[in-house]
Amino acid sequence: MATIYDVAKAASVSPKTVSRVLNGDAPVGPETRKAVEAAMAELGYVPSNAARMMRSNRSGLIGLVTGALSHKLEPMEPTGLPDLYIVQGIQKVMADSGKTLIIADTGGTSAKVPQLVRTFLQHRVEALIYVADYHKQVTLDAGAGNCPVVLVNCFDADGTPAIVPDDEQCQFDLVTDLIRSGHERIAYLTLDPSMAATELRSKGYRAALEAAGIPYDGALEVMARKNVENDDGGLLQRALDSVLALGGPPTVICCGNDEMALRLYGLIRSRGLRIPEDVSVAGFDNYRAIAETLYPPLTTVELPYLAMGQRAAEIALGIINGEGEQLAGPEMVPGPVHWRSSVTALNSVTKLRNNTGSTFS
Amino acid sequence: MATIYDVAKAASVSPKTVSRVLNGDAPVGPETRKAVEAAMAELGYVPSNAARMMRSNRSGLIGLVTGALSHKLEPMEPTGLPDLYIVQGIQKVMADSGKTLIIADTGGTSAKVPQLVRTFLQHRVEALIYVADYHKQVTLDAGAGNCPVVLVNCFDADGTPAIVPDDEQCQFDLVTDLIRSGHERIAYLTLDPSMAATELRSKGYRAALEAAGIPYDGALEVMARKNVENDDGGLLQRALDSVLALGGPPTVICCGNDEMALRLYGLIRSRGLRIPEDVSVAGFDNYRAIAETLYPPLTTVELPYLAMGQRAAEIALGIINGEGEQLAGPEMVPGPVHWRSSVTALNSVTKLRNNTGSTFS
DNA sequence: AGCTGTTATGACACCGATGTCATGACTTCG
DNA sequence: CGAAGTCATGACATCGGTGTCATAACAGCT
Repeated sequence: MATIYDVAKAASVSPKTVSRVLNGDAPVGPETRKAVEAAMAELGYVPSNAARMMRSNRSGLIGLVTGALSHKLEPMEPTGLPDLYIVQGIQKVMADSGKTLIIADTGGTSAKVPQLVRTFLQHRVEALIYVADYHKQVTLDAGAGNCPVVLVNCFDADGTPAIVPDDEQCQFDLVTDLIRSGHERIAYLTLDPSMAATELRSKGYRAALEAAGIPYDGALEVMARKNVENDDGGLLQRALDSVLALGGPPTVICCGNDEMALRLYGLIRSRGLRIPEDVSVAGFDNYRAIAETLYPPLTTVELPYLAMGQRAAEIALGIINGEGEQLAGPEMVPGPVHWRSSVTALNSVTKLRNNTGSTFS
Repeated sequence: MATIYDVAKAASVSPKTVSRVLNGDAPVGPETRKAVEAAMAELGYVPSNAARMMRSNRSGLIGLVTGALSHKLEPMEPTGLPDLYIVQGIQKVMADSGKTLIIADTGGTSAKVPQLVRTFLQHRVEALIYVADYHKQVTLDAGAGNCPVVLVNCFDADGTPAIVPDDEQCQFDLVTDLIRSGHERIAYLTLDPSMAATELRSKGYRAALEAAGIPYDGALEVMARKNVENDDGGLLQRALDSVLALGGPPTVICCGNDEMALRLYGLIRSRGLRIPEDVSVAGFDNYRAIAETLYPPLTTVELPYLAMGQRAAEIALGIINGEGEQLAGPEMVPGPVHWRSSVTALNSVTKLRNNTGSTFS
């Protein structure tokens, strides 16, 4: 590979002059410039980032640690594929600001993380971003030294800058929209309560009921999904049975995610009920492959993964550039409700919904 | 950040001795070693890859160009998310061999590619891997110089090493299995014929029929999906109508992908037909979120994206290490049939199927 | 004792850029 | 016309490691 010295020799100038042509940090005579550029093209010269970094101490690299590339292999992930969208958002912002992403995958176990971080530090990454596969608390014993760290889709106990989805607000918005459409008996089939999101969404669900003056009925909120190997959907079936058997059965059933809604469609129909005429269904995640393909299309909430990734990248860049805006702890990002025909309106207020900011598609 | 000189001073040895402790390339006295290791721990020393690279010319970096991070945003991708699995396979192999991936996303347009490649060359990547979002021909005007290039899920006209899925063999295997199960009237609803995969799979379909001595009936092979913005599924509906209306209607319908099969389930049932009692359905892609969640679970073919990624990484490493095995042009990788209950057997030969190597799940 | 070989260590140059400082030519202004 | 300022360029040191070679101490052998 040609070096700056080769170019200098070919153009009969000093290496420093070639450097000036490259960086434009000092005036260069037009004749000389042309000669240097010709020599660079001739030799196919590409400057070495490593050598540059020796002096400037700026690698132009951002380290990204994620499980996004491995966890999807498991038969059925509980949450869609959020981390990929997050990675996408980060990539976009970083590319725009001239940084290059280096990505390492944890392969599912966090045991590898320290070693991955070490590799990144060797490459002198300017920031380290950790992306979790679903909303949870983590402990990053990275020993990242003075390298800035940003967490995405997770948070820790030390007040590290973090970007998380606003599960509570999302569920609140969805349920509030349902109430505006005339629903009052609203069932909620939840995910595994061990997940941070489950509790937050439950809070949103209750808050929306309370805000509308609808009493909370514990029998309508049922756990219907366990994060265990042999969850064959039996829980969901029993949960459905239990809410349908109530004295006041629900007019709409909210699901912990879209995949659960997909299964629910089958279960509801096998009981001879129609969607949405007999019972409405709402999901969570806006997993489009499901939500838009189902018939009728599924009303669901989108967690703003792409935006979270972008925001995290901006925070990281802000820290690198020493600009203020120091986050301490998690920042919550809300997401839109996607209103589709799996939910029917029980009153005529629907026409007012245009004002709520929800997305129709 | 501490340097090797700081460590040397703290341990009262020469920098070179610290280097020897790091690399183990020459004997070091146990006393000295201990002192050096203590100093490194004390200072939180992490060696600089940039400085290392200056001498060794080995960056330890592999450049990966892909659209994987951006193309998924579009409403409905025609092919699942193959490139992600490919990236995953590459990541795994590279991590195991101590290389670090640097990833750039094309953002959908190939216009950015030259610039991305230039950035990679600046970082002195040891190899460049290009991953396409679906099986197609490409022209990579990268100007990668002497940097080895491997293509995945695509191929070019110049005989660049490439790894592609064996669409023809996959479809052949699927149809052959259907025939073994007693099916003879086999419909095939294809994807857009402009895709490389469509033609290859069609060849596999016909070859399987011919191998079994079943005459080819053009009326059973219908294009049912167009890569256009406003494909609302009307094509699929008309395609289904046309094959069901035939004098000899199909006993099984193959789809161009699993998403198409998902829609087909709805269409078939809205006609009052049962799956698989009245008509069997097979998909393509083994898109598990669909194939395993549908009822009944979908028989489908898995394209070996993960394996393709791994293979591509191995090829790249082989070239880097100067080992032989020089690929010229594409290498095709076959994938397994996943046999599930959306296809019923029309004879009792099924029990023999265990010998075919197909996967049951 | 004298020679050879191994072990343990340091001095020094070098990889490929860029920052600092110096230099010569030329312009501008008092 | 001479001082001061700009423009264009080069010499040289430097970043943080590692390869090469030198050196000293000590072992094993004849």
